[in-house]
Amino acid sequence: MSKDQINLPKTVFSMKANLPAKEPNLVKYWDEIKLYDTLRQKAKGREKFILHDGPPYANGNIHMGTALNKILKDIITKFHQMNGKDSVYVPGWDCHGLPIEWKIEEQYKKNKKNKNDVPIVEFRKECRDFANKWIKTHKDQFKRLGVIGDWENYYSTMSFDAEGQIVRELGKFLKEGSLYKGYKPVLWSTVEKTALSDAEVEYMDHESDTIYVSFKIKKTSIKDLENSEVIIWTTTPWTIPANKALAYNKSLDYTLLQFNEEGDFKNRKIVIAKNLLESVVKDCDIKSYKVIKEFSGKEFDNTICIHPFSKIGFDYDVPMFDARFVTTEQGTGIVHCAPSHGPDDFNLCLKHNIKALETVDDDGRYTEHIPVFKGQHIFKANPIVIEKLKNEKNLLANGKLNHSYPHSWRSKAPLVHRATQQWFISMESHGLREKALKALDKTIFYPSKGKERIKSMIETRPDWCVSRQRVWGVPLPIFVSKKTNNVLVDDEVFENIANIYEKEGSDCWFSDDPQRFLGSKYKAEDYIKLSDIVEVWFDSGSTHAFVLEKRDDLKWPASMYLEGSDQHRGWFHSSLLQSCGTRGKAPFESILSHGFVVDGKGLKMSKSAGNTISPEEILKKYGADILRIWVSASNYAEDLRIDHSILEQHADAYRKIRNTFRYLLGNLKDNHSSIDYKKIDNKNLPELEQFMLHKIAILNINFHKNFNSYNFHYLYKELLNFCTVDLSSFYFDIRKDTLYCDNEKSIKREGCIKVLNVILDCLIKWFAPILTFTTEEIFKIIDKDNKSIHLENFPKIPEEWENDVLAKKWKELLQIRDYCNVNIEEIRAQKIIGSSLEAHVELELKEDQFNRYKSFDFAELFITSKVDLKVNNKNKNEINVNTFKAKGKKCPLCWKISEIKCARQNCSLK
RNA sequence: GGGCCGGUAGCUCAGUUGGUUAGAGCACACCCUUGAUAAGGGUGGGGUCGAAAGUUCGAGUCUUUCUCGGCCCA
Repeated sequence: MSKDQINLPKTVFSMKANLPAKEPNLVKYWDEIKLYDTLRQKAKGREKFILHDGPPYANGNIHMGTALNKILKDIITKFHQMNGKDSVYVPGWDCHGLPIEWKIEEQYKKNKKNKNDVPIVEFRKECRDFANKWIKTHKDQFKRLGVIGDWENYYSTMSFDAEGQIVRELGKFLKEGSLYKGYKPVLWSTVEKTALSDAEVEYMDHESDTIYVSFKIKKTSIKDLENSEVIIWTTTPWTIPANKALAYNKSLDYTLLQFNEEGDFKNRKIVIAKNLLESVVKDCDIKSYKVIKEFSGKEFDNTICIHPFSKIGFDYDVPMFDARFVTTEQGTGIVHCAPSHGPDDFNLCLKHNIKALETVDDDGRYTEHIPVFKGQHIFKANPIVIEKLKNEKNLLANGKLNHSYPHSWRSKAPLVHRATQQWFISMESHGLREKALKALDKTIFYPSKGKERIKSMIETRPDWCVSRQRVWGVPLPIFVSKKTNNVLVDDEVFENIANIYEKEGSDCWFSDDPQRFLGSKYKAEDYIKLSDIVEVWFDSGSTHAFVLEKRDDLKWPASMYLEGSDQHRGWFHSSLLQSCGTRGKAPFESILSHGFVVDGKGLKMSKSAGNTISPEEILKKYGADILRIWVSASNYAEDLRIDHSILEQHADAYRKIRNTFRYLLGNLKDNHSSIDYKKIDNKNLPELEQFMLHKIAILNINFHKNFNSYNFHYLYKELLNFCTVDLSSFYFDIRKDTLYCDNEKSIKREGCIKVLNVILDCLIKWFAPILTFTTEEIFKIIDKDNKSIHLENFPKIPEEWENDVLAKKWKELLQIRDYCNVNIEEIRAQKIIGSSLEAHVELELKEDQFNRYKSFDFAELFITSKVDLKVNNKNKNEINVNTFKAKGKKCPLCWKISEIKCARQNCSLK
């Protein structure tokens, strides 16, 4: 019997995928057919779904985290598009900021060029070119992942219109009055009279003066603490005149002790941390004391002290605050805080509404804010401070300490933390914190735990410092009056600056006559023009203003922001604050956050650990569709593990899916006919086909449920299980007989073909957002009229296909099948039979089952040659199975074994 | 060090309000098939639910402690 008498599958769809070679051609194809533009035309007028792209920093090749992020965005965008929305995706890049400045400075160093000799405008141009170069690289890398978006009209934070709009946004804060001038400590060199960045600091040994200072308690809720003093220890005596607060740690225990010995402290009571008692006693050479009381740091709540110089001009309260940075490593367990001279001090004080002042000038001399010491250089102040503390009888002890201390790498001079003028957006003055928290309540979070995470950050964050003393960024559009010291607030000026930037970018701020920005209303000579730039989080936090609002193809607010979970403190956070400050509402309706990519063991990837894996090597070895499966199959709410064995596993799953498609295409001979589902007369199809349509109806419901809740790993798993369990090992296996051996015109075969068409149609669409390349490869085979699977919509499944009565029946039939398979396997193990078609099954059912299924074709279900059906007379409540080797001859056509000629048309059995 | 989140078969994931013997797919082993063939089918093994203590008639599920990991902060 030759094989051409049967209908074997035939398709051009190869079993071997060879994705790394094929995929780049499809990327080119999508460019050629202008897929993105076509999508927009097709979806014109539909409801919009806007996933607003969080801009990656235009620097370096993409890594796994970026790939994950972009693929997830693309999957969601495609889902909404196929679900009937106009799902617009405009990618963007974050371009300003320090990392790029550093890169350019590094290049200068290599070429022995001095940054200070280069005009700012020229330096900025190099930064711009650098960012542009990486945008181009990223773009190609993202496209290679199968991401469809408006690659031609992407946005960037350094575009002229972005720079212009950022000025307008800042103008809104200035006008409102929530953007204010304040002071914040930075590392400062009094020699070079400049702030230094981390990279310019080197740590060297340095000998410091150390002092133990007493602060008298003025108000306390602990009775025993009345008339006692707390002791602090510091290595910078010169900061004592700038002291504004004290810090304790509520989780530490403290000791109150009384001096017995002669001297300044005779009979005085002091407080230090219990664990530091021994070291303080030793360090201060205390000979005789007694412990009066021990208590928890919690009890310091609401304690207020007075300054050790209160009698000589420092007459103000010094409150005590709880702070986690207070430890028992050194000192006394109580830390003195000068908000102008340390980041911890600054943040703690800011949190309690004590603002830092300019206490030291550029040269290192105390300013008029410091009584008594004004004009004194801080590096010469230590002996004076010590002397005065002694005079005031508030110096418990002093000494020297050799420790590691920051120095300027150029002058080698020791550095200090010094409060410099900065610009802040207030969280309180105009209710920004409250507005932001309210906006979060209206935002949907995927996963839901994200809401609490960002809320707790907003609740406790200090005012937003938006100024930076760098050059690669948008200049703060601030003029300060020389006469009044007030900031110039005038919409006309802001608008003028914005318009100029929109035409030529913001470089001109550094090179042009200030009068140009002021217009004719004000005189340049009356104002000081600031040279600070805006911190980059304000840039990217403003994308909603210069992208979502400005572009006609988008909408405000965005439907979704989607980023890694670190962006709760990053872009989600800055966008929220920016938008609530300027518009009173969040720029997003929902936020989806994903975890981090970690290695196969759950450890973070790092070059030094050698456990990294790059998108590039995955694309080369497996292809983008495998990477996209990895994204879909993983639970993004947590960290996502990846290594070669995990990818290998997904590649195996891919092969199963691919073979499912191959079977469908083969049996349809690559001729897929689109079917109007409503016209399928499903009640007249064979029951097995009806059952399959029921399965599709259920799968469709779950598909949409999982998609709407963005549970892609459930969705993917159900699709995969459908392919392997319902199709490959069940429906396809049973229907091979019909498809291969039945007459092409037989009603049964035609019904099956119809269902195969439906399955192919559904699967290719359901898989399209995930298997972006493979589904397109298939679509090109089966549909010559339309250009891309990605232009299609999800199928609409008629409700009538769902048939619970039938499903219940088949559930039982499948249980019977499982039961029989065990028995068949036993006979096979005894080498009585090989293939299941060699089996003759005697099936004894329970009585009620027998009555229900006496006319059911069990041989077809079991794929055996014969099934005899009886009632189990021995035990009417049990199924019993006996399998034998079927008697007769094997039909050369359908391979069934029979003692009579089989019903097949061309059966040659006699 | 602090805040938040997580740890269920080799892997990816399920496990309603605490309730039979903890599930699925893949992988693995064995067998069958050779008309989906570098495919397909069948059967099967595999888990101290991160650890310990507690609450309870009963804990993967609740509480505490510890441990490991991740993000953010310091």
